[in-house]
This record gives sequence, C-alpha cells and structure tokens, in this order.
Amino acid sequence: MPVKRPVTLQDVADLAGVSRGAASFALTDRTGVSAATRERVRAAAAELGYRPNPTARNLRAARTGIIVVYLPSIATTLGYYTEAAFGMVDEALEAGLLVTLLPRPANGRPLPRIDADGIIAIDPVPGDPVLEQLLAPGLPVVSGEAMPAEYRAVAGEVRSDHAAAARELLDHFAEHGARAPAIIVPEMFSGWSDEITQAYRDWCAEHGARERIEAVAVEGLTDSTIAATRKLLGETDPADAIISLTEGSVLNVITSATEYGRTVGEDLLVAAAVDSPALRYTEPSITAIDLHPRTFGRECMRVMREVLDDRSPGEGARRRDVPIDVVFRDSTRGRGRAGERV
Amino acid sequence: MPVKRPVTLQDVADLAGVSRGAASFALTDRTGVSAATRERVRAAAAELGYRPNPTARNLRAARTGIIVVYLPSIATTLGYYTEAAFGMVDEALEAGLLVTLLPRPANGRPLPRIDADGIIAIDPVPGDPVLEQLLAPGLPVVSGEAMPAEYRAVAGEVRSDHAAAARELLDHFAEHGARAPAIIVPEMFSGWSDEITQAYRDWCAEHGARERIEAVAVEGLTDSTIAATRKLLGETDPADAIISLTEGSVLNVITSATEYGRTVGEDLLVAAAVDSPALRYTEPSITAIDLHPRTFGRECMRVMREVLDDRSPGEGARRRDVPIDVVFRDSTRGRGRAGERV
DNA sequence: CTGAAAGCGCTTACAG
DNA sequence: CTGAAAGCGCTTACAG
Repeated sequence: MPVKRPVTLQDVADLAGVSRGAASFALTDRTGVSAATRERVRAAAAELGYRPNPTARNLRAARTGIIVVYLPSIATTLGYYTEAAFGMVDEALEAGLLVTLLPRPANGRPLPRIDADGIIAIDPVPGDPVLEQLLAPGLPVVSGEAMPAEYRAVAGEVRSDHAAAARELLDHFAEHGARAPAIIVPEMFSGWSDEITQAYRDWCAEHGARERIEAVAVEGLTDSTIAATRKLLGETDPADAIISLTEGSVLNVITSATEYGRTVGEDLLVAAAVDSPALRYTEPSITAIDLHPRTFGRECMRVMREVLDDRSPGEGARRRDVPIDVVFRDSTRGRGRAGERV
Repeated sequence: MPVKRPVTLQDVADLAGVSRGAASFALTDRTGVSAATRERVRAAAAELGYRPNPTARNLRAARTGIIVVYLPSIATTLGYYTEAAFGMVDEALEAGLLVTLLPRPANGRPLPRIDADGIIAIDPVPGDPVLEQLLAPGLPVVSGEAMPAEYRAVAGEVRSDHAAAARELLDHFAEHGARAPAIIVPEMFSGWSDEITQAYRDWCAEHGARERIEAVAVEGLTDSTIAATRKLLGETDPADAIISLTEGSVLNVITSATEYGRTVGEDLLVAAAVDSPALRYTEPSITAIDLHPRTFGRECMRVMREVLDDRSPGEGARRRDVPIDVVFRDSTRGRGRAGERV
C-alpha cells in the first residue's frame, strides 16, 4: 500500500497552473486574484482534497492553535465540568483549535510551561496560586463565570443568571405551599454558589422568611449533607423546602428526609441547583436547574475565537450570557396539587 | 512593556558562538559535537531560557504532536474517565504532546477530520461506527482495555486484571460469611464488565454457588438498580452479598437493602467494582476496587509515546498491566468479626 | 492582476 | 569536529 503523501498547497497550485502564492490568496478569499483563477484554484483544491497544514500555518503566524482550559480541582467528580469541556472541544475542533485540559499540578510543583494562544478559566476562585501562574504570561483570558477582581482583566466572560434561576425556584416553592425554604451550600467559595446564596438571602428578606443556610464540607460530602439535612428538619420551625447546591448530594437529602417522616414532593420540597441525568430517574424525580454545561463550554470557546480573531482589541471585555432553566419534576410537586411534569 | 520575543535556536547559537546546526546537535545530545561546545551551548540555552518551538519541530518532523483520546459516550457521568483523561494529559504534557478529547459527534455526522499522530481508545466496544471511522486512516492505536477483535490490531494495549480483583472480592465475601454472592452488571457491553462477569461465573462454578446476575439499564440506572436489588433480596434463597458494577449506583443498593431489614456490612455485604471518593464517606463506608484511573491514563499515554518513538515497528503489540486493588471498608466487614479498615 | 522570493524555527544531510 | 545550506508547508510583502 503506497503511503499517500498529504496534499500540499504546491500540489494545488501546480494543478491549477498558478503560483503557490496565488493559490494561497485564492483559497483564503483575499483580494488580488481574478475570479476565474480563484475558481480554478478552488476546483483544484476540491479535487485533490486539499486541507491546509495547521502546523505550518501556525508556525507562519507565530501561533500555537492551542487553548488551555483550566478547570476546578473537583472537576473529576462533577459531570458538569466534563460536559463543559466537551462543549469547548466541539467548538474548538470546528475552528481548528486544540484544547488542552490543565490538570492541577501535584502540590507546589510549578506548571509545565505550555505555549498557548489563550486561556479559558472555568469557575475561577480567588487566591488560586495555579491560576496566578497561568495568567502571568499575559495571554488573552476568557472566564466561565466571573473572574475575581484580584486577577487581571479578562478579554471575555461567559456567565449565566444563577440568581434569577434561584429566585424562580424559590417562587415555585412558595407557590407549592412552602413557607420555610432552606439551602445547603458547599463550604468552598465559588462565584456560582455565592450568587445563589445571595439571591436566597434577598428572597428571604423580601418575603420575611428566616434564613436557613447550611454549609457542607466537600470532603465527606455525604455525611456532611446528611448532618445538614437533619439539622434543617430536626429543629423547631423546620424547613419545608431545600435547595441543595452540591451536585450529587441531593440524593442524601432525599434519603435522610425519610427519617423525619417527611415525604419528598409533598411536605418537603427538594431541588438541586445543578441538574444531572440521575435526577430524572430517582423516586421521586428531582427538580433541578439545567445549566446547559455543553452550551456553556461551547460559548466560552466561541468568545475565545472572537477574541483571537479580533484585530482591534477594543476597550471592554466581551460578555455573553448562557440561558439556564429550571426543570420542574415531582420533588417540588407539592401536596394535593397537579404537578408540572417534564 | 516591551513584548519579549521568544528565544530561538539562533539566539542560543549566537550567544554560544556556533552555528544553528551545531547548537541543535548539542541540545539534542546528538554525536558530532565536541564536549566543550556542547557545554557552551547548554549554558547559553540555560541562560536565555531557551525552549524549542514545538510547532517548528512538528513541521520539520511531519508530525502534529497531537494524540486523539476517544472515550465512551457515558464518560461525562463517570468520574473514572475524567480521571483517566487527566492522567493522559499529565503524561502528554511532559512529552510535549497534546491531547484532544474526541466528543461523540452529533448522531450520524461525520467526524471532523483531525490530524493526529496517534489514537488512544478507552474501553472500546464492538460495533462502534465512530471508532471505525477513527481507525480508518491507519494511525497507531493504543487501547485502554482490550480492543475487540473486529477492529485492526493495536500497537499497544493497557489493561488491568479485573478478573483477579473480582475473585479477591468474592473470596473476601466468603471469608466474611457470605454464601450467596450476586452481581449487578450494566446491560451495555464492555470488555471490563464482561471480564468481571466471567470471573464471577467461574467462581460460582468452583464454589458450587448459584449464579445471581442482574443486568441494569444505564438510562434509568437508579430505578433499575433498585429493582435489581429488590429481586436479589426478595426471592427465596436471597443473596447475602452484592457486587455492583455500575459506578454510583451502589448507593441505591445500600438504600434499598434497608427495606428488606438487611444491615449492610453485617448480613448483607456490598462492594462496588469502581471506587469513587463518595464511597469513603457513606455510612457504612463501601468496599470497592480502586482502578487507579489516573495511573491507567498515564500508562496509556506512556505506551503511545513508546510506540511513536519506536523506529523499529517490531512484531507484537506493547502490552502493559496496571495493578488494581480492592479497598476493604465497612460494607464487607461481616457479622461479629473485626473488620479490616482503610 | 500575478509570480518569485523571503521567512516563521527547527533538523539534518552534505561539504569542509 | 564544525559550518553553510536546504527544506518542512504555509503566508505575505514586494516587484513586475
């Protein structure tokens, strides 16, 4: 079997009977070549199945074609981040870009130096030394969720309106008979959980409800969540609705609710702040906020592309909003009312 | 702030007072340059902080520096695969290689053509059309777990001895008083679950135990697992030990066991075939097989590096075994015996 | 409107 | 043992 040498620009130029330069101009839609020639070159390229060599292109343009994606360290446990990463890869492939996932380096070790054209940081948190190193070289940065103020300005930012979704959930609780909503939040800071917590506080203030906030440890999440649930349900004037922010652990809320004789979906409404496939199949199915992680990832990469293509750096950062929505299921049906189903 | 032009080989050569070629030879430890010169060049490179430009190198060598990693479609839900991907990235970065995660293309759409130097396919299954397309160009392939026979031969294969781990678990069950072990396996074929199922069958045959195998759907995993558990515990001559293969759903086994008045870790032993952080923190903590996914991923990439570096393609495929081990926890302690703890 | 030439940063045959 | 030169595949000033 003959090894088929990849088709080069020279091959196309030869077949079209023009110079390499002319072929390049024709193919990149650059002015300075007649319509007839352009057509001939295009036909030749199509016939030979020509695809420009990205390595050569990058060398010429002093680019790498690589985008570093920096994920939180808990990424390996959370389906959300994997989905988001796949969204970024989807979009990157279409643009001829490559994605490099940056694993957290073993503690203290310096980052392996990576040449890249840009950095996408998802859920950046303050005081992250890795992030600091990463941002130092001055590459363009796009952040998924807000970049903490202590770091330098971003070229782009993709966000979702978590506060609005949280309010929608709380209103829904109220409509379905709940008077004492609570939230269980991860101890660890993140812009995302912070935003929801704040929205919850505001809602409580507006509705004259007592704040019921329980922080849980990410290590030992199960036990921690169970303890939090017990606390919320065991006290006098107990919670009658719970939003659990930590992915997965909402299942523990369901389990421990039974101990207190509560029936989820009737006298205890429960919702998760992050949807995941499992929540559709539990008994009862669990209401959750669908964050559309794949779309979110894709949008981050799209903004990065725009930033990279932008010849006029302009002033402000590019901002983009990814819509999210609450998926209502049985766990918030409420007592004796027809539940919305999805 | 002056934009610092990256240091090139020419800069190093100039500082060392030699030609570019000589500098290249010195830096790549190639014979044909005096020890003195080599030292001078090295010093110059160190002083300037020279790092070869991978793009130029790749262009020269007609490589891309890219490895495509193909993961199963359920990858986004399973922490295992994300960990494995990070392991591959760890190793790749050290070798100056880049990893591209290949997302499943929207149904039917052709793969975006990706130039790459090699392909790593994790848990390949028979009859996968994407895999077929991916293998068509003839790039070197390394598989994580066995490549089904219908596909072309691999250049490397990384595996673990799942059968041995399963036997260890079953022996452990027996030592701790279980007489009727069962397994819950995913419906979907995979070499991994197949290997464990076979080991289980063999063990049953050797020990004169009745086979208790329940298949569960991946869609609707929770309900499906609960139903399977009920079946195993509700029948006459019920199971007294269960291995759950599906990541995460072992928690459903625990939950439903309570319905039948069983106490996990005492009169019902339970273990997961894939460890995950949550299993350490449940009550009781759950025995599981630690697959060392990060090491597994790293090893896949290491084999790929060897394959790529190999000038003499040789005959057989490179095979590598990644050790796995059973982590004993409270869920298999058994009645009235001191449990091993981890 | 088009062609010939230079150059991105590297490696490697080829002369000296 | 070392230097000068060619070339990987592309793009883009620069002449014609």
